[in-house]
Amino acid sequence: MSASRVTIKDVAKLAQVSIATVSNVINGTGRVSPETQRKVEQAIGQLDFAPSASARNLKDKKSSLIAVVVPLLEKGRLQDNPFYWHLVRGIEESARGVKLHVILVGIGPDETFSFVREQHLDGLIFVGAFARTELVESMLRLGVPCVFMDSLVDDPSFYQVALDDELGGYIGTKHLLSLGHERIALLTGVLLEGGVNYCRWQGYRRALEEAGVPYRPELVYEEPTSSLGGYRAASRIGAKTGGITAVFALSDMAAIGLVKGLHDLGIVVPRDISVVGFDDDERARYCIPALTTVRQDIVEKGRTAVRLLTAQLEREPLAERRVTLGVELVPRQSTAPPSR
Amino acid sequence: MSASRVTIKDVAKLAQVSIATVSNVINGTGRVSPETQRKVEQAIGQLDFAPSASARNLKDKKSSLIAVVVPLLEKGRLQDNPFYWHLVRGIEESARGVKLHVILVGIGPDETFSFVREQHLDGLIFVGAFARTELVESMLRLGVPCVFMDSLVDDPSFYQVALDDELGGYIGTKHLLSLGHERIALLTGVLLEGGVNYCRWQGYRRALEEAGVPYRPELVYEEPTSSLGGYRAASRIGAKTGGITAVFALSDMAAIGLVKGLHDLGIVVPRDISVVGFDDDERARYCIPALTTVRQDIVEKGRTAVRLLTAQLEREPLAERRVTLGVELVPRQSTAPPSR
DNA sequence: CGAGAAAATGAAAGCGTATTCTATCGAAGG
DNA sequence: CCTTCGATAGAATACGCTTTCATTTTCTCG
Repeated sequence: MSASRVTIKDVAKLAQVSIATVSNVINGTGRVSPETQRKVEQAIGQLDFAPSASARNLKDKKSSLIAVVVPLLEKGRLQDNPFYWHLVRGIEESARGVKLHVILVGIGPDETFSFVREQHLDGLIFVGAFARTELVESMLRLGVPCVFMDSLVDDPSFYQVALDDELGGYIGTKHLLSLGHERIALLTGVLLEGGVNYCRWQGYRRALEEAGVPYRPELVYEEPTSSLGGYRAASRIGAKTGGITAVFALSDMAAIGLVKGLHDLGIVVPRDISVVGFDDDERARYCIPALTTVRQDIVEKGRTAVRLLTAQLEREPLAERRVTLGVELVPRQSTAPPSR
Repeated sequence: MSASRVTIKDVAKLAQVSIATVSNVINGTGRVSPETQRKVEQAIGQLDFAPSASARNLKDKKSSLIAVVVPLLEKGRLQDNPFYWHLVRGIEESARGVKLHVILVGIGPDETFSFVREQHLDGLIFVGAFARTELVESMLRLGVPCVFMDSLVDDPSFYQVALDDELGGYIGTKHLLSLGHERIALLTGVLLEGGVNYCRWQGYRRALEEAGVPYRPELVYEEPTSSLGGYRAASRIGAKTGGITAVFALSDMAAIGLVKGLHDLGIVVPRDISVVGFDDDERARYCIPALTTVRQDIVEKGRTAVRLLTAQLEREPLAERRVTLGVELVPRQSTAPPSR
């Protein structure tokens, strides 16, 4: 079978030095003469030695591991929004740059976070609205660096990366208003106070108010954030009775489903109804018609989270613990002035 | 600051037993009287003790960690195909079920795999065509269980999960043939011998051959597997000169870009040109027109990979080390008989 | 050339767990 | 009542590394 693991001892023996010296060479600590260094390095190369992370972690109480914690849907399923891939790859790319590995973990409503302590995780990135406040608090109490993304918390002592959701809601709505729309429906996921949809909804209201257009609660459609949710909402939104001429969907997924649903009903976008999405998912550009949307840079969001994490790991004081990323309206073909 | 870590010693002291007994209680090993067990469990609960994975790993030379290894694009970027999310979540969901954690790692063309040994990884899932054969071989030599997904290797001793790509290529093409198309273009990513596109291409050829339609190399368009790649191919494919009436795109991403590109050229799908995609990405259903495509279950692919991995970890002999998942044609609205 | 300083190296002690081996205790058997 | 055995509990050790501290070697300069 495979020979037993090569240890620092084997290296020391081969290089005819002590294990402490080998350790020093590896970590660049202490003082080592160039000649010894060379000998050791050669021995390492020859034996193809790789220091055991477990042993090192045991000593240092670190792990070079950070976890991306994503809330689970029903039945232990992870969110199926491919959006998450961009987030995760942004995180992985940055983490790799600072020699951290990323472990992906779905967390259910009644699971324990014991693995965090078991694994000596160096940090956590919580994605999405976390209701499990007791758990989160216990993490913070343990002194494990945490970053919250799109979270509900409003505590300035928390490290957070968020999007200027209110502004996003505002500019999307404003775009439709400036085209001349007044009966603008809002297609949103669940409106949880403090959550992303909630903030966007606030921006929607602000835009309406500024334009002197009355806010009508009956134009707010709360549906699951998915293409299917959007598709299903189409029939209700498209009903002539509402007189709706534009819809602001708070995710591209929902917007795409909506457009499809409207299309299947014979309602043409943007001629009959204008649609604005949110995210600027890659597919938005390739829709027919191409989707006007509010752009956010998800990969950048992931990178920012890692930056906030490493700032904590390295005890860098940060001017602002909460980073709010910008949004941008991307006008395409799914919006047009209302037809008379 | 936070009190120093709770160890098994503290538990032992509180429960007034030895650490060995505590260890036995935790792992269900040895023989422990019910009363002692209760005492220990209470102490664990009281101290909120979580055993150190590092220490355990050091002892056991395990880590309960598996890595999903994804080849990097240029500049350390991870693949941006959201497709990967479904794969990764399939893996995570299954891994969680068997108490394994998933670490995501992008691997570049000249990076070393040292982290695999450093972290004592229990297993690896290689995704995509891996050219780094030396590295892979060194992993196998180390005895680290590996599973290859969509790989180039054709060695039956390797654990692999693949798709019946040849059949996928066949049924997609056959569908178009049966509608009456003859000049069927193939829009593919890079054709690497043994790779997924290559197999699908073989299926395409077989279908043509069976139908007595001559294979024309000039109808094969090798473009990057992306929406942009598809979009760019549109002008060449749509040129009247080719007389192309149908296109089989080997990914939904490319198909969607293609449809958009054709649309922008005033070419209507499926009236002027039929399009078939591959994957059955969620978005395929919500396209306008909804995309006919060859369906594969990516989440299942991830689950299967974990199954193959755990089979190795538990030394279960497996009848077949290579699992080939099926494909299925999903007819939708992007295909129709050719117009005269 | 020798004393003291600086540089290089090595010995040893943990880090927190699993595990083997020994010791103890109570009960069953003679 | 003593022996023997099974059931439990505990002491000791190893896992591979980092790190402090002491020790040895080399260098510098009076």
